[in-house]
Amino acid sequence: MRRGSTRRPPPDHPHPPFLDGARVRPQTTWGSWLPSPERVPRAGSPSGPSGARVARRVPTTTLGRVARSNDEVAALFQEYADLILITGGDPFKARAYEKAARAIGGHHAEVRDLDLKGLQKIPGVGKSIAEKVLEYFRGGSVSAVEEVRAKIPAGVRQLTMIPTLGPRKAMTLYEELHISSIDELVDAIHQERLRDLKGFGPRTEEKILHGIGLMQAAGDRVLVDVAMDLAEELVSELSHVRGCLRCVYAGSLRRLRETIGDIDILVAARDSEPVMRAFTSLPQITEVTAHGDTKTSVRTTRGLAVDLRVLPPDAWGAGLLYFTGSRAHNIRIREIAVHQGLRLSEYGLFDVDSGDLIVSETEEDVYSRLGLPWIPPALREDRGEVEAGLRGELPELVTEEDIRGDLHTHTDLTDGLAPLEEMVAAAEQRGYSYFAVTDHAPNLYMQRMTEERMLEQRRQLHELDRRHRGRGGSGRMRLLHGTELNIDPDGELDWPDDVLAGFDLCVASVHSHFNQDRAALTRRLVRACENPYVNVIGHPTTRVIGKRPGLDADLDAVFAACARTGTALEINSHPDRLDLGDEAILRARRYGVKFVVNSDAHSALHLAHLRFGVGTAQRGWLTSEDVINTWPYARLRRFLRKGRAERSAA
DNA sequence: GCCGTTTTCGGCCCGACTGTTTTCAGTCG
Repeated sequence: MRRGSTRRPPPDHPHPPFLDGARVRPQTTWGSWLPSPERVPRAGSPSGPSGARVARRVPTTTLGRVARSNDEVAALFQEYADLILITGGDPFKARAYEKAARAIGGHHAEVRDLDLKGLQKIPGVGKSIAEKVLEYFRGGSVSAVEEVRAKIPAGVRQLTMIPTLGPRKAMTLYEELHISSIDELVDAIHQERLRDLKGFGPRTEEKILHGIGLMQAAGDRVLVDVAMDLAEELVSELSHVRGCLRCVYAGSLRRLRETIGDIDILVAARDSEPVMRAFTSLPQITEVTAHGDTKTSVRTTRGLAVDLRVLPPDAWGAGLLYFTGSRAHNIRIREIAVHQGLRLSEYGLFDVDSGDLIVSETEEDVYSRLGLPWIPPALREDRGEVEAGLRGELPELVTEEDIRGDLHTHTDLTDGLAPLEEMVAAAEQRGYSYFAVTDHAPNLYMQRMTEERMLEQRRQLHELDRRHRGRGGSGRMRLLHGTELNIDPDGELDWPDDVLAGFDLCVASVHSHFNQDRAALTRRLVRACENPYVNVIGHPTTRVIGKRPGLDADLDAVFAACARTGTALEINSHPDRLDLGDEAILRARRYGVKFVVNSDAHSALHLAHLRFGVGTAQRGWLTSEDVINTWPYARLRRFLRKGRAERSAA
């Protein structure tokens, strides 16, 4: 990632610094963005908007990229797998489709470009599934999927998105009570109509309502990667419109919040009409909800709302500042303007008395005239950034370019998709100086890890490391052999100390028993920190955004233990997790804890998730000094060793 | 439906937890 020397984006940079055009992942989110037939794109279908999108390919640019055909196919097979389970079909068949969906989603080549043989080389894809992929790209649909779709309303699959409600219960609700939407389910529970169903009791009702509550608390928001994918597509397409001088996304997406309510896109143009026209005719747009000279609002095929605003080029900076927000940040800087006899709007900074425009062209101009340095979007939450800016004490935020390596990744030895060599090659391509492979350990029984398998992986990894070192030069990448240990309910780990001592680094994470009481959970995490071989606490709260709240542990006690023992806290970059989140990071950094931004990649493509972890780290005000995987290799190794030596002696 | 140093059939991630049951089904990781 060390592509450039810029420590900070230019003040009016059209994109966040971590916009590298890399693929993120198949669509996954919750709430309003639930599976429904129209949301699974159908290739080549002349009637469907998504089909049109597929037919009308737009060249990928450095600014963004179109959705991969792999994601469409992955979504289709995942839907098929769900429907098989709901209809009581062969669970092994469903699993086969699930596995194929994951493998296709994580496959490096576009499945659209593969023939039968090429498709069958993807692990988990045999003749039958390969033929369905071809059928999909030939005719825009797969007959087997259409058949099962015809039997089950899309809403029944929606029901399975509710935590604790699986395919069997969803089907029972549909068959017995004809329930096929979340609203109908809520009504039925309130009417106590579930009471007569076999397998449903009062606790079930309670849990379902709680699950729905979790989803609704997330509101109509989507995960950041889903919004980012769409925003990058739209920006890429609008950037090609004649008369479009600049085009960026703003709003909470530019601030890299973990969930996004709607997408704001800004265009600088002298004449708004051609841009508006091009926008409303984009294939991703299903409905125009408002249409004017400066603003157009639409709904997209993915259910997300998008606002496009066209600004005169000389008002760009003020407009970008205004539409990036947050609202609270804008209020703070407008107050500063008022105190100086100025008025700030999306059109510029004006003198209140004369009404004269003072500045508006760049964000930096506006901030500067108010006596502030340019404030990175990730900080604009009114969490003290304005005061820090006035004092000249804004942090020099960590950037994706600062990251020298990824310290939490998986291979197909456990639940990853890609073999060791492929992961290492992908890491090298990202320009890393070091890279750790951290497959699961034996206590996650489903992963079937054994000491023998682990040692064999270590042997292969050392061999690869020798090969990389042999190349010499500055491009060489060092490989670290690590593991992701499971912290059991007592805080114990998978392997005895003598085995742990053989690893270059150990990540330790909670994977089960989330409902222990607060004291037990706290003790459990603190014990893991105190283990001399544990270098990193992985996804520390174990939350899944919109689905599972974080552990009810005394996080302050855990942060203090991390600081005391030299254990780093992970910022897990997976968009479902982003764990620690920004607020917890802000708390943790006060203890002097070190952090590590990891992808937790289960395929080579997932390595690119790191951008979201870096965004979260920025929102937590972290500098590269705070983040151990920005450090040079030798310093990192000292951190990993030093902790052990000190704690072993203690 | 996939796959194979357990290979063309017969397994497939396996155990725990929860709530509803009274011996187990469903869900989850």
